[in-house]
Parts: sequence; structure tokens; C-alpha cells
Amino acid sequence: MKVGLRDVAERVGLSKAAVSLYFRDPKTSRVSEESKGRIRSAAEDLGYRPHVFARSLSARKSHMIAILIPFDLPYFRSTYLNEALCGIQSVLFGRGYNFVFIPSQGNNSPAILRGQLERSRGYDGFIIFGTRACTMDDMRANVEEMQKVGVPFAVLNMPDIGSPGGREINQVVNVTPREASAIRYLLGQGHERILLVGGRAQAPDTDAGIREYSECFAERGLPVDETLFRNGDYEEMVARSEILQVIDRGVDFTAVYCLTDTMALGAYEALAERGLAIPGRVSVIGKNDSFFARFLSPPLTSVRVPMFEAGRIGTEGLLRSIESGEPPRRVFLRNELILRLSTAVRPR
Amino acid sequence: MKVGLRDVAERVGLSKAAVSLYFRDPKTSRVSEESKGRIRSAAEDLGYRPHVFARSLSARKSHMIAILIPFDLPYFRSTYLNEALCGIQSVLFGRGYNFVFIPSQGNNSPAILRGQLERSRGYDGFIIFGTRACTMDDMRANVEEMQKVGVPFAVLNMPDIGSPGGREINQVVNVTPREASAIRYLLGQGHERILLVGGRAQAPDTDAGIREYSECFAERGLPVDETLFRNGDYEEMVARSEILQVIDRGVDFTAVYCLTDTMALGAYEALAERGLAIPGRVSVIGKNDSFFARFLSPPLTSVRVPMFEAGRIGTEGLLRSIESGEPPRRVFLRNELILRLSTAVRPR
DNA sequence: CTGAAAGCGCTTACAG
DNA sequence: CTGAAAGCGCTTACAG
Repeated sequence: MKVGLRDVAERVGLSKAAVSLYFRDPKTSRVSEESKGRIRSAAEDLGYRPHVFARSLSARKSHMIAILIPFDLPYFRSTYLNEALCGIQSVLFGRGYNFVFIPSQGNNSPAILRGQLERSRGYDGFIIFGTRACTMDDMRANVEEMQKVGVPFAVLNMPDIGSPGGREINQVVNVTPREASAIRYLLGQGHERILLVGGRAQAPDTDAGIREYSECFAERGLPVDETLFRNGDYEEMVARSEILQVIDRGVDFTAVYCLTDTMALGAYEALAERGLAIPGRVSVIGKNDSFFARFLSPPLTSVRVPMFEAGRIGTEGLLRSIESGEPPRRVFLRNELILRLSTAVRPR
Repeated sequence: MKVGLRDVAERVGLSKAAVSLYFRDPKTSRVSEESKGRIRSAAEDLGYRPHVFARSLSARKSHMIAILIPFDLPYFRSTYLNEALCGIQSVLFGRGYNFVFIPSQGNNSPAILRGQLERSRGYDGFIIFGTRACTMDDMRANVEEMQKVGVPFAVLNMPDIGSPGGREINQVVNVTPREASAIRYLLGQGHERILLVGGRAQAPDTDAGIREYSECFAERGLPVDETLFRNGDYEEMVARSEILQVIDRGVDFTAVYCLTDTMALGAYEALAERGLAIPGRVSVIGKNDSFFARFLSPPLTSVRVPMFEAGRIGTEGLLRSIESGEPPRRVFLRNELILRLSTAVRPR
């Protein structure tokens, strides 16, 4: 039933080595053309399929990359991840690599990662993907764990983690240049009371949003009112109720910047429920430039984060480290502000 | 540098077998508690990580499921696939299985699948996912290929493929019951001129749409006007221009049923461009009940296809086949019509 | 251009 | 409760 290399070799009267050579590279010159033909048809007849793991084990090369997502939820709903995966897939498949997802169980990110790493010796490399459940400390711990194990890896969807222990890592960092800053844009439109809807307290993206906010306000010499910082837990419904609360308490604001488009959806709902027109009364900006942003009414202005490119570039760096042993490098990718109709100059 | 089972065994002065036993099941009673403690700390000290492929090879069990998508494009943009993956992930991770994606190259679906199968001996099972690029014949060929190789597999996102060669297969089929039929609903609202926007000619979902259409019309004794069948190639822009053409030729219709929500987006645009109000002048129904359906204006009525459940159930069937050798089975899952504001009774 | 042999790092009967 | 040995199905020097 199970047919192996040996069976093919016996059938054609050659050594296993010859048959192996042929399957590793059918164009090899180390096997005569005549033998090749006989191997081919014998393999066909017998229904021979090389065993992936046997090959990986003896070749010490698996052509498999493990994607590590230390997050215990259905993560294929994340548009960030899916775009990145498209980029990852495009380079991996083009170069004959598989990719695999390792179980993530529990709720402690570094612990999940450690579990994943323990069950993954043999993969050629790793891609770790930052998640909303990670604090900056978690992420740093995760990266240090990877360094300790000493496997090639690349880091996506995390804030700049620098070079822990003085060792550079393969990382793609998404940065917001001046001209892509939602806050700076809103200030330029005359808004000064801007509601910031972050994800989760301590989450790196939330912190980065607060930092951007504070810097832009400082530049203009404007004071920051921290009562305008709210967290929407990345959920439409949470963002909605937070914003409703702000409105109902009589807090004054003329613009909202939500750190995901999903939360911007919540803003649309809350504002509609209280009869506040977008952008007539309140301007709204989202982040991620999701597929649906342009179909909302009004179409949503959003900060585009190029995750496809991040996936592609991170994977290319990883393969370089694996195949040519090149040193890891950090790449910065610029976000972009996509202007649509949800923003206007501040109403007087 | 590379530390193996042997190193741990030597360090603690036990046999490899004892250490292996411990790692396979730390609760085993075949190793004394005292030995366990020493193994644990030696492994920790040495940084031992079991080798996945060595284990898989000798245990003849990999705990890996390969997802086969014979489609050569960035498929993580498909909401169908992503929902199914969430379902697949939920059961696989819960039971300690990894899942892996195999390169798909070329444009001929059965050929891609054959290539994927050739490079995948060793996986415990397979999930094949139907794609828009497959005709019904392709899909049947794919399934027969799987049967020929004789590996456990499950089929998702394909029309009912029956039991080829009289052998039942693990398949989850999404069916549209009477009460979920968009066409029947529109007829009930008085519409008789209904534009059907399919995906690609010959594609199974397009054929199924036409079949549903014809059956519903036949039931009412109404004639079918095939000039109302158009294909939008699953693309918003293609759907849009097809619908613009229909309008500009003066063809009369009061409703549109698009076989994906994305194409319904195109319908929204085309109708807006020609000043035809939804649903005042034309009713629109989409399919898939995508995330964004309820944020359109008007919110889109859509046929929900429960892909998460399909992924979950298909994977459970696959694991049953693998682990308890139970016979494959076909499961039917009912679509559901989610009514929103894009439909109304036919205008007079 | 080809073959015999060792080895990749584990697990699995089997014997004790 | 534990050990010695064979084997999973390949690849890789090495020798010819």
C-alpha cells in the first residue's frame, strides 16, 4: 500500500540514491535520461509520492515557515492579518515554501509563543505577528524568546522593537509620516477638540496614537485634554457606546479619530443616533483603509496601512536570512492618509 | 548547538526511550516521578525542543492538516475562505493539530491540486476548498484524485458532489432552502423582471443561481428571460459595468440579485450613477452577508452562507475519519436570507 | 553517471 | 518501571 523510494528503485533496478536524485531535481545530470524515463513511469505506476517529513528530516531543510500568532481567537477575521498573509503567500509560494499555523492556546501571549516554539523545531523560519492582546513588554519578551532559541524569524505588525540585546532583527515597521497623520490633518482643518478612540489601554497601537496626538498638539502649542482619550477595545459596539457616553456627558468635540475602521463604524452609529451629521457637525477618520471604508456614507477618510507590502517585504527578508544568511534588517513602511468625505473644516 | 533527545537522555542517565515517553505524555506512569523531574530540568537547561518531523516520521502521525486551495491568487482576501478558516482553526487548534498551506501555481485547477498532493505525503488529512476558478468538472476531477490517492479529506465550498464512484465523502454542502431564496422572495414582493448577476459562466455557483431562478419562475408559471442573466466575474467593477449596460440598453427590471455582496456593491454604484433609487426603483439582494452589508446605504439584504460552521463541521468530520476511522459523511447547511432595507415591493 | 552505507531525530514493539 | 535495537523514508557524502 505505502510505496516508498525503495519500491521505485527496486522496480527500475537502480539504487535509492539515483531515484532520490531524480526527485530532488528532475533535471539533474547525475541520472541518465534513459533512467529518468523509467523512474518517471515506475513512480507513476506505483503512485509514488515522496514523504515530506522524511525528506525534511534528512535534508535538514523543510521549506516550511511557521506563522506564530500568539493570540487565542479566530484571527482570520483580522483584515490586517489577511492582507499580510496575501503578501506572505505571494513570496513563499513563488519560492516553493509552505506555511503553517501552530495552535495557540491560553491567554498569556509570551506563554503562547513559548508553547508554539516548543512544538516547532524543524521549520526553516518563523514569522511572528503582533496582536492586539500584546503589550509592548509582551512583544519584547516574544522577540527575545525567538532570539534565545536562535531561529531565523521576521516580525510583522508590531511597533519598532529596535535591536534587542544589540542584535538587529528582521522587522517591518509601519510608520505614520507627518503628511499621513490624521491628527495633524484635523488640526489643519481647524479642529481642536478631537476625540481619540484607541483600542485597549497599554496596547502599543493605542500608545502610539496618544503619542502622535500629543506631538501634533504640542507642535501647535495646544493643550491636550485627556478626557478626550477613550478606548473602544477594537470593537464597533464598544466604540459606539464610548462615544455615546462622551456625547451624553456634554463633552465638546468636532472630530473623532478611531484607531481602526471597525471602531469608526461605531462612531458612525453613535453620531447618527444623536443626530450629529458627518462631516457637517463631526469629522471622522478611521485607520486601516478597510475594504468597506469607501462604501460607507459618507465614505470614510482612513489611514492606509500597507500590510500586503509588509508581509511581502518581511518574508523576503526572512528568506534572505535563511538562504543566504544575510543579516536581519529593519524596514520602515509609510502609512498614507486616504481622504474621502467624512472630514470637513471645523464648523463654526 | 543542536540538542536532541539523546543529549537529554545522556545528561540524566536514562535511555532515549524513557525521555521520549516523557515528552509524548508528561503524565505517563511509565517513567518515575523522580526521573521526570530530572528530564524536565535537563531539557530546560539544554534548551531541548523535540523535532516535529522526526516525531512525525517515526510516529506515522503528523498532527498536520493540509489545506488545498487549487487557486493561484491571494486567496486570503476571500471572506468565504476566511470565515471557513476560523471554523477550521477552532476545531484543529482545540485538538492539537497544525494546518498548512501548500503552494498553488499555474492556472489549471486539477493540475494545481495534483501538484499539491504530490508534495504532501505525510499529512494526516486534507481539506479542499472549492474556488471560483473551478468548473463542476474540475471539482469532480479534484475529488476523484483525492480518492485515488486514498487519503482522508473533507470538501468545503463546493456544490454537492455526491459520492463519486459510489464512495461517500466528507463534504459540507451549503444549500438554499425555499425560505432563503432571494429569487422567491423577490417574486413574492411582486418583482417579475429580476436581473441575475452571476460570477463566471459555467462556475457551479452561477449554475446554481440560474437553476434557482428557473425553478422559482417555473413554480409561478412565469417565463424566464435569459437576457436578464449577466456575469460579473465576482468583481465589483465588472458587475457595475454589466448593469450599466443593461440599463443603457433600456432593458426593464425592478430587482437585482447578485451572487456575491461585492458584486452588489457594483450594483449600488451603477444604480446610483443612473439615478435609480434603492429600493424605491430597484431592489437589490447580495450573497454572503459580508461584514459590510449592514453598513451600506441602504443596508443590503443578503443571503448568509454559514462558512464558519461549514469549516467547523467539515473539520470535525475529517478528524473523525482520521482518528476513529468513521465513514465520511455529507452534511447540508442551510443558507439564510437576511432582510435589510435594500428590498421593497415592486414599484408600480 | 551510479551504488552501498551512514545518518537525520525520533517512536515503537519487545524483552526484562 | 526501563533499556537496547530496529525502523520511519528519505538525503548525503563518499567511493568508484
